[in-house]
Amino acid sequence: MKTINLTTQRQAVYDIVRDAVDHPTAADVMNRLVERGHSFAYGTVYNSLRYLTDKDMIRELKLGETASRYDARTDDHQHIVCEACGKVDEVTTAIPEEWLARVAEETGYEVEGAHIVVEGVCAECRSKRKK
Amino acid sequence: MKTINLTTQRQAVYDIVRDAVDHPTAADVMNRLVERGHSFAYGTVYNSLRYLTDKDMIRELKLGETASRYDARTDDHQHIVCEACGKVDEVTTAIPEEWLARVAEETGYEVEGAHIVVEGVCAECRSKRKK
DNA sequence: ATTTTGATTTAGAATAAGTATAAATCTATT
DNA sequence: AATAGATTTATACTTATTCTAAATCAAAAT
Repeated sequence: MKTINLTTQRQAVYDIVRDAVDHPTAADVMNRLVERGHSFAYGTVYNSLRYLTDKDMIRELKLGETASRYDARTDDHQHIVCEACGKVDEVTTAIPEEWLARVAEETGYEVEGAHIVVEGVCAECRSKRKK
Repeated sequence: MKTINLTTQRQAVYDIVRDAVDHPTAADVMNRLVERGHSFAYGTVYNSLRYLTDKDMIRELKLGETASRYDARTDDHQHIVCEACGKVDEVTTAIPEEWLARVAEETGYEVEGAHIVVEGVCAECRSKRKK
């Protein structure tokens, strides 16, 4: 029961997220749609992002900023944010199962997964800083 | 250079956070202040929470909800959220340094730390569910 | 004791992100 | 062509938070 109905609007939103090299916010998606000659209502963009998220075609990221970001990679992975320039990169090194098991033991929860936002300074910012 | 100037308002806000058994939002803090007979402006509560956060007397938690939560424990620890009831508990099991080192290696970042939100189902919700 | 200065609080307006709603439009099926 | 169902649009609303200007407070200097 997972029929996917990709309307023009949803397809266009999906294309933006998939073509992005960064992790755009809803507002970013809006702007890029305009750049490509589209003009959808805000509600439509939010609806589309939610629809695509529900269908597991994209992922919604809550990285601690006010606005959600979106990612076309839906496999299990985490993110790292540069404290200096705000850039967001992917982290594919998996969380140790062992750690999750210990958390389950500590808390009495049945652990489903974890969202991790690593903080650090990216290579470029580090080299700039040294000057 | 870390003089701490605890005005009546800041002290009262701090007391609320410190006395809380949960992790209150700014709105929760407002309500509890009123319960204790105070009546501060919203701006004051937000200013106080930021002030206390800056002075490392409390911690601001961004757990993926729209509103920030606050925690009087400032030592390094993580949080686990129940997907069923929304309850938030503390996780003190530390994330392995080894994992952070591997993330640094993968991304080229200098890793400073990580914010982790574990998701799961708490013991109470699990037993309710079984019925 | 009074003035000055700087910090803080207040009330309320402003902003940002996102949701809700109702009418209009589109799409597929009868 | 008519109906039903889903989607889009425009716009109003909500929530969380920040900003602003005026009022108040507190400490230091006169």
